Amino acid sequence: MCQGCFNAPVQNSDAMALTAALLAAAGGLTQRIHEGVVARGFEGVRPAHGFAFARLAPDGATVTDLAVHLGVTKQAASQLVDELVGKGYVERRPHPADARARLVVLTEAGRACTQAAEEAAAEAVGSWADVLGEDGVRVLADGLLRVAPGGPIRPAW
Amino acid sequence: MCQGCFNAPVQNSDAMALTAALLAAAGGLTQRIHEGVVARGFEGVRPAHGFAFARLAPDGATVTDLAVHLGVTKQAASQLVDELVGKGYVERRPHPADARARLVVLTEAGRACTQAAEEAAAEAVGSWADVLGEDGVRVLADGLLRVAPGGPIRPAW
DNA sequence: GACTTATGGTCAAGTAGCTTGACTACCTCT
DNA sequence: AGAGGTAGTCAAGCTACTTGACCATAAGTC
Repeated sequence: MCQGCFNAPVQNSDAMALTAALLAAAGGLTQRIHEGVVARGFEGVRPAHGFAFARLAPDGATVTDLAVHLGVTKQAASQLVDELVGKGYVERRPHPADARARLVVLTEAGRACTQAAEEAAAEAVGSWADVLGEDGVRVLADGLLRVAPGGPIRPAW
Repeated sequence: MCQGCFNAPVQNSDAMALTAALLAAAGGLTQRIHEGVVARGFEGVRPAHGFAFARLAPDGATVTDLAVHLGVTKQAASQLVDELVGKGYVERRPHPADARARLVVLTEAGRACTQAAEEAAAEAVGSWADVLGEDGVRVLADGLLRVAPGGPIRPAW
């Protein structure tokens, strides 16, 4: 097992370089998506909002669901929802099955913003395909999904 | 419902999935490295410090260099250096060629911590090799370096 | 050499996004 | 019914960052 955890590890400096490259790629992509969203006319949104949208997209979610998805406390998630309500991107509805809970759903503006984010993401990733080729991007994405299946979305430092 | 009826935003959701996977991988790796560093007995350090160490490692650097490298203001970088000085990991020396500047260099403890971080990083990446194989990791790293050559290290949201 | 502008660094104050703690309303299990 | 767990919010506090002001030195111009 563990073919080379200790005996033939990847060079240390390689490991650090990989980490830096991962952060750079993730950060750069996030930034470009954000810029694309802003360029499409949605202001006052942060990248974190986009990841919230992704969780809310299909059928809405509760504040607690959001908190788990984003890796923050439910208080923080609730504040984020407050902010999005204020900007008109989401609204709180009574939960159909639990009177304690409230279902947070996207408004029409929220759906539009979500679509803008998806377009911007596709555009940014598309520019990667110019460098790596379609297959290269697929290999990259596949590898990442295998090493970080359900990892924390939120940057941890 | 006909799940093929959407007008082909499949590419879009792929792009979002890739972004999420990148963030998850970067965040997870960073977190594991940090845990490894703490496990080796270095407390009171944050992941950001590790990236500062990486910049300081060869011959030291100025506060402004650090700020650029980390993607923060020089005030923030200066505060980070204050913190590291307080913990004994770095020290400020007069700059040999510029009386305005000060050269921030690693202390012995700082070098030990840097090495611990490299070990932890190699260990974390090694566990990826168990999943992807050594070649898989190499392909991943290579691809990332090509799409994000000098991207921002700091998570931008 | 004197003058002007740019650069390295710090001090001080303010801020955004998060945390912990305390609380209410409601659900669930026995 | 009662006990304990869960969803959500309010309030206060913290931390890592920011902007703005400032000084000392360097570099360019005359």
